[in-house]
Amino acid sequence: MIRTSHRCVEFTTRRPKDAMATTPILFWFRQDLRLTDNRALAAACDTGQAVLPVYVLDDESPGAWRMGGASRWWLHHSLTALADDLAQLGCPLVLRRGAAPSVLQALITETGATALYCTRAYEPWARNAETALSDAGVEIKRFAGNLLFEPEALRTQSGTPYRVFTPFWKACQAAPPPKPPLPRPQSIVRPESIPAGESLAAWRLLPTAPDWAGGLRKGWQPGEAGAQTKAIEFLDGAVADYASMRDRPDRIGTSRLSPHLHFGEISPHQCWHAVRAKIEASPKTAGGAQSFLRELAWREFSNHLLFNWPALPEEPFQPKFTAMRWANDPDSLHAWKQGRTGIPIVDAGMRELWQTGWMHNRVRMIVASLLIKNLQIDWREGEAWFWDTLVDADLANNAASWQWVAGSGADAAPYFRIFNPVLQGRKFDPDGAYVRRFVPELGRLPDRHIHAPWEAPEAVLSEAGVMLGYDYPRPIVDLRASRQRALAAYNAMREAKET
DNA sequence: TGAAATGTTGGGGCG
DNA sequence: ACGCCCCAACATTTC
Repeated sequence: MIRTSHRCVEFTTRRPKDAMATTPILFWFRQDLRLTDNRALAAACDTGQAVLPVYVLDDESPGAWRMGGASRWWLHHSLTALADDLAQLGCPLVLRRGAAPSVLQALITETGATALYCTRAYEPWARNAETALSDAGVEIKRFAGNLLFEPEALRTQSGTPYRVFTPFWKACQAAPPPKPPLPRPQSIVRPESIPAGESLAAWRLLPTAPDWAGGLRKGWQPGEAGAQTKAIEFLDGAVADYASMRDRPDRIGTSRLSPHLHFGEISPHQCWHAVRAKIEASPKTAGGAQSFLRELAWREFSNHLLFNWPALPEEPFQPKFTAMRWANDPDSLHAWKQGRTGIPIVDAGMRELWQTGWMHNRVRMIVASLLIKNLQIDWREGEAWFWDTLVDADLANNAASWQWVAGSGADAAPYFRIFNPVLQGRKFDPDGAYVRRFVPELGRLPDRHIHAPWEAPEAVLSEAGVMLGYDYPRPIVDLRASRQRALAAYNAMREAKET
């Protein structure tokens, strides 16, 4: 567990009044699948009333982005871990399926619960659910917990939401520091009667035939304990050189906390304070640590954008991009998804995604640039694929990041910034170790040719046992020509908007 | 959180 | 010795 310097808060253990003993509080677990530093849960426990924890799998609410395959795999294991942790406190976890507002209202009727406690969420449908419950007369108490700074809290001088990251980041640093984490509740008063729940197995969240989750099991331990392990590994290791190494997919240069943060198995407050403590204890890590906090702030910024522009996942943030004409090219899209574009750094990334449920951030930018710019395919196609295959699939981060690469987002990369995947590969995977790991058929190519096998002499290819078009595809797109095409399309879009 | 084209500079080869 | 050219290296501009 991450050590925090603050004094442990004693939770009240006074006996509930008799009248209240039979009327539990419903605790709605959402994207806060943790017991430690869960302010909403702590507040529920602090009332002294019985607390009934519930999780609702909501594939039905209108406008909801139904959780993708990788997320469902993660959810299964995270809920298992959470249920185990709760069981140690003698507390059940009730599972229900359906549109969250109606499911929760039914549970309130069944149990006679007096109130519903939860941590805020910021997806449009999640906010709608909170409103619907409140409108239905449910006593709903919402707590901050998934963000360091609530979306309403940060405003520009003119009172508008931020659209540019740097001033947003400055505002974060000037704001009152995030609250220190809370310890986990020492006990939870168990309700006298527990309503029936569904079995996790019945939800069929795990893949069966085929079982594609082997690589996921190898790299991840969903749940609060796994999150703490990752955090400790990061603080003991990569954080020191994070500023430079975070761009190196061939190294362990990043925290890999993103799925844990998405599911709320660790709070950003825990991360923030653990990193601050690390800086105190080991000042030489300050550069890397500060750089990590800045990345945490990008997560905040994405949520800030989604909260204030709920259409962010569906519509370009910059209206002029609605005039952009995208290619209808299912073959190229398929090759991109399969990691068979013939461009090694791109294929390595797409295969890493498929095999492990995760992709290094630098490589995410490279594969996204290829899809959007070189292939001229709508960024929403990439967004949808990432949504299905990433264990850290997060509506705010995913939407904001795709729009960032597309150039249509807030404070986005200019459209004419088109990555050259060969140069990116040589710069950030200099000895090709990352490519070799995920594209083993190129493993014997020498370093200087591994990022552009189509430019290698025939003798080098045959020496490495590579026949292009057979063992490994030729590039599906000419990088130079497609770059020119992308720039032309961008100019055409701008002119279309003007006329 | 780019890349490519274009411009500038300065050292060295060479007639 | 001198001027000229070449071109790598770096800087600036453009997309």
